[in-house]
Amino acid sequence: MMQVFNTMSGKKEDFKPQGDEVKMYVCGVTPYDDAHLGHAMSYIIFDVIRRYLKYRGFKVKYVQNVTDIDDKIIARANKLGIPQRELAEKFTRRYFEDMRALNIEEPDVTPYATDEVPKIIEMVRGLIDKGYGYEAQGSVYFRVRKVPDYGKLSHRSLDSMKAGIRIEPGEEKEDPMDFVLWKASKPGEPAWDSPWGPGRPGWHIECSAMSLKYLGNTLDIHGGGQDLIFPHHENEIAQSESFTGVKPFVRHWLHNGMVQMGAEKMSKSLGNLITIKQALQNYSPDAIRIFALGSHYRSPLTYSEEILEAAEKGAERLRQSIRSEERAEVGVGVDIEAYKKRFTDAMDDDFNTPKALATLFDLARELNRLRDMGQGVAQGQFLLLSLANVLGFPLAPWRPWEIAGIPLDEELFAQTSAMIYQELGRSAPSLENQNADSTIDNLVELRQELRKAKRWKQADMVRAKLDEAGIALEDTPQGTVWRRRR
RNA sequence: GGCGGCGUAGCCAAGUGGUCUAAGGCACCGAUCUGCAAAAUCGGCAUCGGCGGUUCAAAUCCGCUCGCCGCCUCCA
Repeated sequence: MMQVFNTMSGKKEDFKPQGDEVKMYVCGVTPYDDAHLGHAMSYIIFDVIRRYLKYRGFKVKYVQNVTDIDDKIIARANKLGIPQRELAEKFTRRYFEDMRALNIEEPDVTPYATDEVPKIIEMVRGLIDKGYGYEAQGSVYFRVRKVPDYGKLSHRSLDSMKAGIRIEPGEEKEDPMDFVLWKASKPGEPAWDSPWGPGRPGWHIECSAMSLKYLGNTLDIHGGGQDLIFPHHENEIAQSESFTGVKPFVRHWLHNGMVQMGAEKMSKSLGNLITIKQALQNYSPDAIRIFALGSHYRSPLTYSEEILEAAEKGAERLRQSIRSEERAEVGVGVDIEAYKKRFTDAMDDDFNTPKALATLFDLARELNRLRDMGQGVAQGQFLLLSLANVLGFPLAPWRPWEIAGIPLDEELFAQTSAMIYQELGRSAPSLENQNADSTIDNLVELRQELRKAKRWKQADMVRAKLDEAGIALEDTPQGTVWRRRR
């Protein structure tokens, strides 16, 4: 039985979805800037949870929204002098590029807030009818005092929150804790017609409306970063349960820890962030995944280059062990069931990815050992690959940089080649119609000749020059192979 | 101030009463392999922030203490 930590109860619980299909909703992005490693962590985690559920035999319907209208988008668009829609579309596109690069599976449904205005208006109206919402000067607010169990997710009471609230001047709320369902628009702002005049959805309502529409009154899993617990998710509960009259809105609340920069949380507002695009320039998707999965998802994770470097080395280790080699011999193989059980036991325990990863590393070592002994390891490699896939690792078996989408620098290798031939006092072959790949192949071949002639110094020079250019050579019984070094 | 969490080897990080003289990754040291390397393999490398309790038994429970972080306002 899978155990899952539920923020609501504060403890691990048996995972019990309502039916065969797990209904999963994860809060998406507000696209006004590039996504950063904090987003990467969160979406990798939920990607893994989704993949694991499927591995465990569940069907999963995964919905993740895009909040393409909100104050931040308007503010940023105004600052840049472009339409809000253009800004949102640009960063939505860039967000999905990042997700693809990180091998995060696409949601089954991606609702956009601006497409769901009718559903949102229907919900706001319903909340007013039931006495939970009230209109004030073109905006509609949610009457928090009317929900006796308000605060149950974040474990705080309305009274304890009273201290330290500030009331924005000009707000028309009955209670300072009331939050906006529908926000009247100022002139010039994007607006939709509504029974209360032109306006736009409040921040929390769109998630309620979309999850309700696409997944029904009760979700099995609702996920997001810990920073969303209050007020966002608390308010979602209040709205949704008040509107549908069905409890619970969510059976299992899952929240991931924050990525920290040094001592502080990485966040857009603090501006202390590394974007996913920046990270991908230096590290492979596998490395970023190891970074995210190397500690438990509920713990905070501190970014540092050292950690990413270490993760990259680890990723390389996994890649190396699944790299194919022709072996006639079949060998005794590994205890597939034992590894599967270790992996499953770890993941069943509230998605203990560090433990699951450790299993993969142990398997990798055993495969390497068997291979060193001359045994065929294809079966074990297949197991490693399939378990790694549950954790979402692309683990491209060879030439991983192709996956990262970073091409080899042809100019650099042309220069390297010329330098080497010059050093050897030979005339360089024509590089017409040569790409970096074949240039390197030629140099490797050249070095082989030199080795055969036992001209070690010269052979080593070739290797050293290639190394400088970022290419590592390995002499194996099957011949010399090269790979891009980071 | 309220709520929540953390402190395990040089670094990252599992483990939450006995199988822990503590998993895994990175780094480092030694060995094997190699023309030399690289990769790989083998071996080495911690007593769990501090103090005091509970217990036959604690990293794991309780108390105190020191240090750190998140949320309470937009945020994955």
